[in-house]
Amino acid sequence: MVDRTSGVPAFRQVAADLRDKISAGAYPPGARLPSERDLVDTYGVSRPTIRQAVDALRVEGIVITEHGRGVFVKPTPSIRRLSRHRLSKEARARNQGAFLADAEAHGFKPSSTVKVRFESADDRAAGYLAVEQGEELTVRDRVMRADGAVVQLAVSRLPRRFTTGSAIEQVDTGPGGTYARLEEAGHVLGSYAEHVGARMPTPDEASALQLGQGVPVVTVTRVAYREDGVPLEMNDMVLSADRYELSYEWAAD
Amino acid sequence: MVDRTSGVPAFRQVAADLRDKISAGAYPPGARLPSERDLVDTYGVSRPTIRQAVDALRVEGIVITEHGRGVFVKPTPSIRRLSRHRLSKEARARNQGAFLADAEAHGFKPSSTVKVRFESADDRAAGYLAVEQGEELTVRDRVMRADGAVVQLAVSRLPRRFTTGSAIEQVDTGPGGTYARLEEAGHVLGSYAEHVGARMPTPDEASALQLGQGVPVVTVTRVAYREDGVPLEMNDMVLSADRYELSYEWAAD
DNA sequence: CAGTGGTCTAGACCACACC
DNA sequence: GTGTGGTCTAGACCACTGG
Repeated sequence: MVDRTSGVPAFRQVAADLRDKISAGAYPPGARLPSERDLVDTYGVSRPTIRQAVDALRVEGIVITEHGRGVFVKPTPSIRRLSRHRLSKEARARNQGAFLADAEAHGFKPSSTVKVRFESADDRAAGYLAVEQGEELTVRDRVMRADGAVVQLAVSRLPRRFTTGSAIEQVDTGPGGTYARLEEAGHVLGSYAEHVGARMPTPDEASALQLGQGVPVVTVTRVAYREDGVPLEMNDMVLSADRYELSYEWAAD
Repeated sequence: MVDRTSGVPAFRQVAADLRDKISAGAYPPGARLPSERDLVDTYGVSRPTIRQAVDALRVEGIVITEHGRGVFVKPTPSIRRLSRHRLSKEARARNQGAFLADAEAHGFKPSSTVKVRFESADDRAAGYLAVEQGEELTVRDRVMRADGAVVQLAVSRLPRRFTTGSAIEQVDTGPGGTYARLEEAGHVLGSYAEHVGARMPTPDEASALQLGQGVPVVTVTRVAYREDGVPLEMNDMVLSADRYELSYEWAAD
């Protein structure tokens, strides 16, 4: 039952009580909570109030709701760790690029859909690629799948003057992928930078990545630089935060 | 007006329409949306339905609501970039550790509150620190502020056998911080690893970090290794995703 | 004060899952 | 069918903001 004198909204009291019971183990991962109509009786509030409480737990990512079945404690999914070593030259030599290297290491069956297009550089792209706004870019839109499920969206952008005449402007870039083609054209890779953030997904991303309720996305912008420091490529990646963790290692000093 | 024959729930149609208008610039960042009661007239649905639509935009992080004032398009906050160079020995020599180095670089006034306690290693800590479960750990709980506002929560754990007798078990670790004290005790730092993820905040984190509605947190677990590869410290950090971006750079191959 | 969002009620009907 | 969550209504009162 809720305390109507405390000043704390009823739906928050219900949410807090359910949250406590879940973390205490009264409802273990995968367990079904009592039905919303049962909770109405338990707490003595109306159904919309119960739904408001359940919604709060849903956006926190603690529970998921399944139409016609019930409300369930969200099972903790397994986390796949992506290491920066996925970009080594050795890995490139063996296959078609970073994503396939990861697939091989983890034993899932990769596939991807690619669309190539051209656009002019906006403010942000111009900044990362150190080109003038409006310069023509080659854009590769990729949807990557593991065993059929979409796991990553990636948009790669390169100044078109680095890609004319190469397979980078084709759907299939050939063995070693984009980076191998760049090196063949005399652009030797010198360094990488990755900028990592997180945000809530757009509805499009949520459905494409089959994101669970209350799951943010991790965004990674990778910039590849030539040996002389000239930016060659920027790659905007979007990953499901409950399935991926990014790892970086470096020597002290 | 909503289309009652399309099968798409009314609140989703309203949310999609508002979302489109916002991204088209009809409501620029910071602008106030029409009041919920005006939207009731505009779309011809009840107020709870309008509220459901606004709630959806809120958890997407597109708008914020302010009691008694209105619904506003969320302004895009400035992003602070944290580079891995914040851990260089040079930076340590100058001040009291990683957070203060970052503060100095960005010109804000840092402060932090520290609590020291001891606990036995759980499953996860034992894994990262390569110790037996139950081994005694020194735990430093830090709340970091920039110009008074909480910007980061950090929990640092070290096997206690590396810290007995050192200032690491004191609130004030002295110049150069924990890492400087470890090196003085003969534990020369060899490398770091950071594991980066994201999730929705707990209610405690949301209030401590003064998180906006619909803003996830970025979690970073940093492990510091001795030259011989023995883990010395793990540091669990929680950051507001709309205020921070993490940057990592490395040489190709 | 008027206008705003925040909370809550007591229903109703629908769509989906499972027996 | 029965039970589940999903959606929606037409109100009500409260708490906060700002003139």
